[in-house]
Amino acid sequence: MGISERKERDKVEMRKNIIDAAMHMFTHEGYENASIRKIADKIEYSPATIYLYYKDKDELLYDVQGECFTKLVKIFHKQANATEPFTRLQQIFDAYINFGLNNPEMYDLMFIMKSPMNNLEDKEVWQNGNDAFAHLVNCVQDCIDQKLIKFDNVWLGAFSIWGFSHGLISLDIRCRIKVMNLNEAQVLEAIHGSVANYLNQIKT
Amino acid sequence: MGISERKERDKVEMRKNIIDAAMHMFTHEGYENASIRKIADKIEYSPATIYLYYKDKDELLYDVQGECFTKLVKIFHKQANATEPFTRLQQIFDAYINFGLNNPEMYDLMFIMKSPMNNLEDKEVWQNGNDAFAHLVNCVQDCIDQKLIKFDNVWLGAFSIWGFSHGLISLDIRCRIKVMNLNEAQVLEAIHGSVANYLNQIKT
DNA sequence: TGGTTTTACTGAACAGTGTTTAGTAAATTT
DNA sequence: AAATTTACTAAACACTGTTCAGTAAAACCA
Repeated sequence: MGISERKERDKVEMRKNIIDAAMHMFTHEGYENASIRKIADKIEYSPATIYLYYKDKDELLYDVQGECFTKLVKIFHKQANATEPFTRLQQIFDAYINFGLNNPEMYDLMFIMKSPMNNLEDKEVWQNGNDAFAHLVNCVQDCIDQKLIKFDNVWLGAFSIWGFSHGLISLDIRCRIKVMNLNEAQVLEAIHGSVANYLNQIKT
Repeated sequence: MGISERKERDKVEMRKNIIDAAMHMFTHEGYENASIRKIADKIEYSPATIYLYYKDKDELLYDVQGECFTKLVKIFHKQANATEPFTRLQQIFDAYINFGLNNPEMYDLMFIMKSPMNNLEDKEVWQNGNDAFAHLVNCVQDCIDQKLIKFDNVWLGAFSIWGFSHGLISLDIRCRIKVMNLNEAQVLEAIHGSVANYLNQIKT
């Protein structure tokens, strides 16, 4: 009976449909306007139908977040592939910062909003986050091996670098920089200047 | 006529009342449970009354945020007053990080949530943020004057330090660290370890 | 094939949110 | 004492996430 297989495919397709609609809503109209009702409207189903595929909005947002991570990891592969470890570290930095500044809604969902993380039970691991983080960890490992940066603990080094870049991006996304009496160009200058400075400071 | 003066005092007192109720709700029940209706309930007025004193929730949250900044600035004065600049920088770091970790709801309102910033018109300056930031700027200025840290631009140095600490705190508050397969103690270790590392890296 | 069960879906409701408005009683002014 | 202004509220509006009873179609079984 290929029926149950087809049904399984249909189920997966429907979930993909919902995710895509949510993602579109999210990136084009902003989070505020991405309600279950509007997502349902977009795929031409009733709002209640979404709850046949997702137990709640948090669970759906977790899947949308997953899509965002796929995009980020692709960018890492394309834009951060130098063999020289420190150059690759710079590329990762650039790619991450630019991803955040150019896709604030996605970045928000991935690293700022609480909602999608509610889906993770305690002691459960954040697979998407860890996978993306692994790129940075590998790079930092190579840098440390060749004594290119002032870190001895790999994980702590990667975490510090992540923390630093996240701080800059999230301050920008959540409107804490421009209100310091800076215009748009000065904000970008501040962020990129900080990164350049930091790379110099951690370089051996 | 003392009447208009008394009315002015009453108005100020009422706003203080509302702010206090909101702050209490916020820190004790969390942001999710701090609705206008519940705040109104707490001060025993109708929800509509709040709109006679604040044009919307964002404006109220901006005032609550102001209270939070008063607390943070007080902490800076008490806990970061060493005369030796680099020691003072360490104290500011510690005070800021601890404030964030111990008062996640306040920190959220001050540096993560979008809502209170909606109140600021474009090109308007964020007074509270700038005042608190000034403490860091002064300290960084002293450090640079005495050639204690690897920065030449004062503002950029202070901004970098702020960004770094904010990154760590906000990743924690928005649940992005513990899901990396870390227990509570390891999270704290990671944060404080990163700070210690960073201070070493920027030290001349 | 016909009858039964399962599946996929929806309309309507519930309980909550921020916010507005019309109406009212009290305080103030004339 | 009458007129006006002030301070406040009940009720509604337009949303939100979510649940549940009901329904038509698909699948299964005899």
